[in-house]
Amino acid sequence: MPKGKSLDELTDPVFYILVALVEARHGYAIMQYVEEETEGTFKIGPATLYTIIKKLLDAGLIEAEPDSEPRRKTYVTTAAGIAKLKEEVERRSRMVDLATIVLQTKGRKGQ
Amino acid sequence: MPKGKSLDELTDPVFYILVALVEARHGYAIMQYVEEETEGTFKIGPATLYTIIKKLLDAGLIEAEPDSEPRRKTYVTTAAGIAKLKEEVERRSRMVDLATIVLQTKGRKGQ
DNA sequence: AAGTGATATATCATAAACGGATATAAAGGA
DNA sequence: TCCTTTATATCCGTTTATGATATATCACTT
Repeated sequence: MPKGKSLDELTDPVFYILVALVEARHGYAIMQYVEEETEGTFKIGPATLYTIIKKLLDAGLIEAEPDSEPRRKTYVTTAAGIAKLKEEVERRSRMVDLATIVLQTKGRKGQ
Repeated sequence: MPKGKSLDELTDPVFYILVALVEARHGYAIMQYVEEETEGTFKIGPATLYTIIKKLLDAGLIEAEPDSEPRRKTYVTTAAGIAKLKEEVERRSRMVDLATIVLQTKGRKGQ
């Protein structure tokens, strides 16, 4: 049973890291992955990365995995992490849907 | 020309407040609106609310609007705020799409 | 008329999150 | 040999979030 807090809502960097680790990756590869996937829009630096890795390990949402390369540390999202990520995808979907409806309703005020 | 910083990515409370103010509301009504729309899942307290209102005013994403009730202060999202919100909706949509694809791809690993 | 709960705005002070800069070191190429 | 990239890690200042508290008005009950 993991000890960490519940992490009700995931912040953007936490979200991206969990997504990156759906397939096993080491830290540096996470940074590259996020930068590539967002076309350079979103960058995660080492400070943010390793801080969050620690937190996610503690929360049991990711776990370490053996790696042949000795100077690498590879991680992967756990089952709990996948579940949490799915929850968060739904939460964010609802936010997008709400905003979309509100924005579209605004256009036709007088009905 | 507003002075504030660009606010590249919007945090959750900022997002909700901008959505709430697509239709003119006063501070307290924003709190109620967000709590209702999220079925009590997401709550914005006064500290968060008024801190962000100040920042959004400064950034020109919302503006004050006259209100008949003297003890109320009503705000509304500006054109710039609407534009920013639309940007953010797209950004969040892309995040949701990425995660959805990654999660679904994971299921069928061996093709 | 007094009391109570909801309405309404605002700040304080702390906590949590982020992120640039820096450090260290090994690997690969010119 | 030197430089860039890979790779992990922490320091520490800035930003952001938020519970608690304060103040005041309004609506309703007793």
